[in-house]
Amino acid sequence: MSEVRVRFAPSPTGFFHIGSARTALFNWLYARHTGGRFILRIEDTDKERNTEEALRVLIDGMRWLGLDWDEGPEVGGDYGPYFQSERQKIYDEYLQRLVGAGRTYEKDGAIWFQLEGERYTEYDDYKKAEIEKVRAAPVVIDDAVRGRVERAEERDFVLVRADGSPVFHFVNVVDDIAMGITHVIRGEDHLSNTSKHVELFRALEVEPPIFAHIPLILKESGPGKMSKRDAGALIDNYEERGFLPAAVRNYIALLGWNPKDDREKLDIDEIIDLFDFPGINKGNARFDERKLSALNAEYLRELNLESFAFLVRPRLHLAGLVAEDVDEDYLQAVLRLCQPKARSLDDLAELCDYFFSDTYTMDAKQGEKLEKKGDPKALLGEILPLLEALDSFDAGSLQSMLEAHAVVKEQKIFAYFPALRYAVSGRAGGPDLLPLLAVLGSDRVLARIQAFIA
RNA sequence: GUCCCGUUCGUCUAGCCAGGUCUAGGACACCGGGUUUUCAUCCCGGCAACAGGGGUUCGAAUCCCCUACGGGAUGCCA
Repeated sequence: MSEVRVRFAPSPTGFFHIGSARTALFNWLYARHTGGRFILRIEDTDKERNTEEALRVLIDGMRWLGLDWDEGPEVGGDYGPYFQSERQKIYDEYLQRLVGAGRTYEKDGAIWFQLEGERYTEYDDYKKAEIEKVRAAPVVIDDAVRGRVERAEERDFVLVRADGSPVFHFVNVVDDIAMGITHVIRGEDHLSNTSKHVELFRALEVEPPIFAHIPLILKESGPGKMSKRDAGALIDNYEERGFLPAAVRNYIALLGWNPKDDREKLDIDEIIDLFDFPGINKGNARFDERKLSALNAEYLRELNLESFAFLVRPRLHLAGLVAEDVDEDYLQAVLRLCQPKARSLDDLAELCDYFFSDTYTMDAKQGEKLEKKGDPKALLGEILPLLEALDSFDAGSLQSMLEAHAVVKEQKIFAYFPALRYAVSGRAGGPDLLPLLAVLGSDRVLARIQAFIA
């Protein structure tokens, strides 16, 4: 059998949304699974959009998700050009074949495709008009996901607009033929269009590819499929918010596909290995950002400290917390404490700002709570001189010092913890206190306690 | 309106093709408990579904039909 050739054929609209990304991913996975080729073809026939910038969004999004293409923009290939705007000659050629076969006619300045079959007119309730229909033989496809699907096309359709530009259905089929596409993996919204496409394949005397129509991603709440405007729909948004591409990729792979066992967190090689049409669901899937976040948090926790620091540094810099030349040892010491607490990269700056700045906010509510339980200033007043006298400011020394003091006061060591934490961080939760103090260092800790007591 | 596709916990899904092992499994979310100085993590437990009706069968989540509901298509958009 010849090599598998699949394609992702987006139109650069300036958005790269999660549904497109999932279609791209499924095509990519199938190519990688079968050892075939993944082709990126740009359907940029709409001249009005800023294709340069829009293309960037698409390409950046693909790269971010790690979906590399074997043929297409920036990499070339033997079946180019890979922009529809540059393939006019090819469309003309194929159009001539249809004209030669007597399957076209002109009407209102446009070129139409003529179906074969008995013609009749009928009132169409949707069009609210009397229109010509054709009793064409039903097209039967053996869809790799949905099985046998039969549908008859009943109206002629436009191939080339009055302004001379070819329409989607036509160029799509021509390009798939010219590029030797063997499998068309696309959203279910194209299932009804497939009868048009198969009619064209037949008229051009080409065996149609194998179709695999994948379920749609429905919006998180409300009716309908996900669109650009829905929350969480855009891929670049996840990049901005500090989601890990591996997590996003893993999550969208699970939207409409699953490995048939109970595993959900899978690395990409496993997904490639397991991915195939029988694992694809028929029913549409509803997007759930909480599940994505949970998966992302899981990936985040598994990162080694160096990688984690690498990802976090620019975000802290952006938040104005660290300089470009931040001390790497200090940064890593902080992150060693904060990484286990992080649920996303996005909230990390908030989580650990007090390590880098003295202008962190004091949580007033927690302050009140603390007051009710005891006198934090008095407690801190007791241990401040001891802290000042400490010659080694590490977790072990802090612990022995506090324990010794607690014994004298007939207290538990933990009696001092909440006040200490609040004074140095302004909040009630966070990393383990003693290591936190050690990393923060005696200068900062003492200054903050003094300020708190004053 | 017509045509096409679908329907298992709130959500993603396993099971369906090859009917019995399903008192329907896992995950997210939620709720409780444990661990922890705290928060997060982690561990334990709980909640919760075969859309409805008819068949076929000794037996149906699984096969067939109908209905309902959901989604899509019906553009000189892609």
